[in-house]
Amino acid sequence: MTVYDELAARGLIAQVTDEEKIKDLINEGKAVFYIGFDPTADSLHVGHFMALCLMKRLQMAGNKPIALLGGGTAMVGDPSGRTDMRQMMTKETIDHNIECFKKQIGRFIDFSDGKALLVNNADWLLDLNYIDVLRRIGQYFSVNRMLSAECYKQRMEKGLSFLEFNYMIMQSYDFYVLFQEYGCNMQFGGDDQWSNMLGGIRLIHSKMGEDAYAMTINLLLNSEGKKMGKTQSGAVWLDPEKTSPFDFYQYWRNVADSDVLNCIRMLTFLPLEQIKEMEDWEGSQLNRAKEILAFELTKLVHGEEEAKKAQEGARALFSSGNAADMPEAVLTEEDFEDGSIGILRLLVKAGLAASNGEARRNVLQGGVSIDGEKVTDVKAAVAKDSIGTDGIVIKRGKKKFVKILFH
RNA sequence: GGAUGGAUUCCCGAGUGGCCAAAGGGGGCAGACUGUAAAUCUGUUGGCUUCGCCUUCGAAGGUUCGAAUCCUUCUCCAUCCA
Repeated sequence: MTVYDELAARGLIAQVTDEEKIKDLINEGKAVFYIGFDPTADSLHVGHFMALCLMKRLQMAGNKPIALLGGGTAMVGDPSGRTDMRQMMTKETIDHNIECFKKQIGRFIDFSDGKALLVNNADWLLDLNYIDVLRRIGQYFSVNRMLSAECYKQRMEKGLSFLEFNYMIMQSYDFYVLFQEYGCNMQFGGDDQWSNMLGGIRLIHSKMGEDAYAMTINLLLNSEGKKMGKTQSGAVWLDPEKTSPFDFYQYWRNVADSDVLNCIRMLTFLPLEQIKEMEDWEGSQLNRAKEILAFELTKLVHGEEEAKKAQEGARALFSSGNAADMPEAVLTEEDFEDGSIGILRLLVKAGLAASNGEARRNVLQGGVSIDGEKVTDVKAAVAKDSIGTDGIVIKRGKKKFVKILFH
């Protein structure tokens, strides 16, 4: 099976500019392609992860990836798919984020022996001269056409600043530069990038009379059409400091039935034949598929050891309510009053409740237990002495556990 | 620059002097049912030392016994005109 066919079979390909040509290029390892990552946060998230996987797949097939860090474009902000304006980021924040991205990308892509490149568009965007740019490339962009681009549609309702309007031009210019400097003939990205990518192709064609190609990958959506990889408290990060391997594992362990196979296909490297078998799984059997999904992804992102720990931890926790590896909260002497701590305060300390009121509600509604014993009295207290060397496990709701320790 | 409309709690959105910690929906949280799923049902959803008190309706002042609601100034946003 060719790379292209595999990508298609996994449901990754959304749009392509020239299917035959692109098949040809990537199947034969002749593509030099780039994917842009705007450093809008200090860690990559699941969306980036998909792009990195794509990079890896294509790299394994002999193509040369260029990871483009958007140190320059991040100064502008991509309006695609957004209803509100991005917050402006300071130069320092962007630089910091770039460093974080670099480290994480290096773990997925092999940059040795020039097998891949890492570039930063700040290197060519920051020093551009306004008039010079307008004269060189401004003439190739039709405002009419830009306005009709899908990515600006939503913003036509809410308002679009000139700053953001220029994002497409920046990205197009990137492609043009990479084409010239590195012979980069293809761009990949999320499907929301389609119009930005076409801008680049058009620019290259106009300026140089040469063809370049673009392909977008489907965004990972759940069955309700929402982007996956987001929780109530924010994105699911790849940085273990921001999203612990355990939480990462749990996120995938808890996806909806209707989304499991889709995720396995699009995100894991499991062979298609194996995935095909899972397609017949039904009902509670899908639980097994979720475990596989969670394990595979945790392994890819955090390594096999962490994945095993997360899996064992989760299994132990949900069967017996105790596990070696789970989030911990450490209490100190001053948390106690007369040798004990109130249950509400304890919940807040453990990070299981945002406020005393919330903790109170949780207790009142029967959602709190300590070492498997339900606590129903909001005035209940835990004695310092009862927290042995192993600590106690406090549980809020069905899935939130924290081990309380005392030093 | 001119005209008009607008800013309400996590989001959308009611409320136009006291009955407003603020309807309704969404989302979240907890419970029941389950498979650590979905759907459904129930409860809950500003904070606190919780039968009471404190802080919230863009910001700052003012009127009033009493303001999310009235007045003044300011900030921001949208639409139309230039």
